[in-house]
Amino acid sequence: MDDDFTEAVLEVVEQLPPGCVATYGLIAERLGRGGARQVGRVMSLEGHSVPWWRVVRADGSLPPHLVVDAQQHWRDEGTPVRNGRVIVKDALAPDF
DNA sequence: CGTGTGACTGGGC
DNA sequence: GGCCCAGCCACAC
Repeated sequence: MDDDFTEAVLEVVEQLPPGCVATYGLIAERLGRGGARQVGRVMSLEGHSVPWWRVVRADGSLPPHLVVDAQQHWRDEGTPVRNGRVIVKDALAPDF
């Protein structure tokens, strides 16, 4: 991992407690750099090694190809979900 | 160096 | 609730 930004994003995601989530934009603001899209780019590249299902969009949804797998993890961890979307206001990690 | 693109977001209809 | 659009930032061509 040579890029600080990439490392920082993965760090935050790994620290998200089970049953909790964070949004792309929130993570980007916490890092104070780049933007929501940059966080998304990192997830597409290195997200495979972190609990990516705990990172969702501002509206609590996720792209179709990921929602399928994510739903199973959410149900397994007891993450508040409704209609295939996480209830961000309830599942948002305590640190945020 | 200009253009297109994406695991995004907020505002408007 | 949904869809569409403009703004956003880094990266590949």
